[in-house]
Amino acid sequence: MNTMKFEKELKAHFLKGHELYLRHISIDCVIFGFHENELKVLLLKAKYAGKWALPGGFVLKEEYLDEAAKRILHERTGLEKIYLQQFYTFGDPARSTKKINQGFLKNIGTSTTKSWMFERFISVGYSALVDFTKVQPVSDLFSDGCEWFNIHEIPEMILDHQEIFKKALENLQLQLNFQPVGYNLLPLKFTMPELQKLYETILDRKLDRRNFQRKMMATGILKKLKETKKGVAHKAPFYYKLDLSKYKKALKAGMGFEM
Amino acid sequence: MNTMKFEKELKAHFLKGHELYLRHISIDCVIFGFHENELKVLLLKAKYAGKWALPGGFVLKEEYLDEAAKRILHERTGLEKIYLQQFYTFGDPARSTKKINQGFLKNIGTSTTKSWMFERFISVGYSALVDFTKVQPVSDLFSDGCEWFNIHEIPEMILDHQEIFKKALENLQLQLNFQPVGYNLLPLKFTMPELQKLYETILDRKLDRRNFQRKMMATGILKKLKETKKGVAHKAPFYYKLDLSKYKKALKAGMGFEM
DNA sequence: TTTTGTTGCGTTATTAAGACGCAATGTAAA
DNA sequence: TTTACATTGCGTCTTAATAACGCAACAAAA
Repeated sequence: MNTMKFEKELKAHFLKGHELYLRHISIDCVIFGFHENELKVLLLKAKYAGKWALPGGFVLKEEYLDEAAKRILHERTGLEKIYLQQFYTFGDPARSTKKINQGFLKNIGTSTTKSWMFERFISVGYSALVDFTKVQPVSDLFSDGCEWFNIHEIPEMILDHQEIFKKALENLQLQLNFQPVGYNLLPLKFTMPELQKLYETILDRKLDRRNFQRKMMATGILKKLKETKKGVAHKAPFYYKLDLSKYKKALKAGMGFEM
Repeated sequence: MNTMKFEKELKAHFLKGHELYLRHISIDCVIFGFHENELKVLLLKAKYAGKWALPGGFVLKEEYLDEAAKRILHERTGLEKIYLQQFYTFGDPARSTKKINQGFLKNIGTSTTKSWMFERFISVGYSALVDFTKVQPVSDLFSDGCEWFNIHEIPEMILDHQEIFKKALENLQLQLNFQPVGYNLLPLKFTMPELQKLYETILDRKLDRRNFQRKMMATGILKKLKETKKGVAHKAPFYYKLDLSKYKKALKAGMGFEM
């Protein structure tokens, strides 16, 4: 996008965005990915502020909340089908990007002091689990660049995004204990050690290799493939994949399993 | 409140409420109480609509979400300290009380067609656990009367309040499995059979009396009193109460117990 | 005093979780 | 080609938690 067009779009967003979007409502997404045995989060570099931010956006006047989150995620990752869920809503009265955004406008030569963007926002938090290898991150109007960060090396973030991220992580850890959501973070085919690493990383503790395998197979939603991983030193582990039909049945019956 | 004053207040709310409150944001509360071995929910009778509604309200421009929920709950129940938590945010674009509220205005002789109250609302759901015996329900501007309903005999409700209630109940059931929240629904002193009935009612299944008692005592947060329940046929059960200091310690350590 | 229904504490059986042993496997080094 | 090696896959054993059930003590009513 060239600079002229960008400035025009931005100006329109500040001055006329409230005709499209609901006032006071935003959505922030915590996008988790798993790569090289690390749990990562996708962040955007907020322009001018220098700090980082969670991918976010606004809700169209006639749009479902879930739809809005889906749209935002699609724009940032290019993915169509995403495992996505709402986890909490943040409503600190200090949640306003006024300071950040005023710098913005000054920079593009607008002296507007009034904008829906300067008002207080209630933000609905969504968390997403994506297959790292399938994502092609794209930054938005307000950012220049996006990057994956290890969850233990999160940079300074704007507003209460630190808190939002923390809550999303706690939510993920809690959930992993009772529902097999981990698969969403891996490619279609994965080995047992890979799955275990994922669990160990998210739960932040070691698990016994042999008990882990047994418990995973006991859920009955995994299908062992005949194919083994190639090009690996030492014994080649088998590939597994999610047995979708059994998975759906288990969800209906209310799968209960604990790590 | 006399009729004149009521009409004036209501009119002001429709025409000038947006100067006080955030637009598009509301709060709905699912208030649970336990009485005569039944789990109940406090509902308001929506004026003119004929249907029932969850107690709700709006968020002041400089108010925390949690504060707003607390305020709303205080107004409806008279209680100061309430066990309260956010559980989900509802954002169906059809969430508008336009139809309901237009009947309202017509009835008080105002022909306004524009009001912040007619717009779409995103509603943040809060669930509250209260001591039934301490509550004195008070209805609000939009209702004439409030009543406790058994959770299995919920009347027809406005908008998506049925869905909100359902989600709150699921949330409560899920939580009761892992955290000892039940005490909030009982008086300070309670017997073991009373506590068990509460659990059985919420979880909707029978529990073994003897195993239940053992498990409850194993949490270490109950204190057995020397006093027994009087005036009861057959053997008198002991009273128990929550040991607050141990409860707080357990919360910090991250109490994990399962039903 | 006897009957009755419930409570409180106990025991036993069943199941799940956790800890560990060892042979099988496939690559890399000898 | 053979050997060494780190890892995998399946198995056993131990321990802890859960569920199922027995029975005497108790307080009010008959």
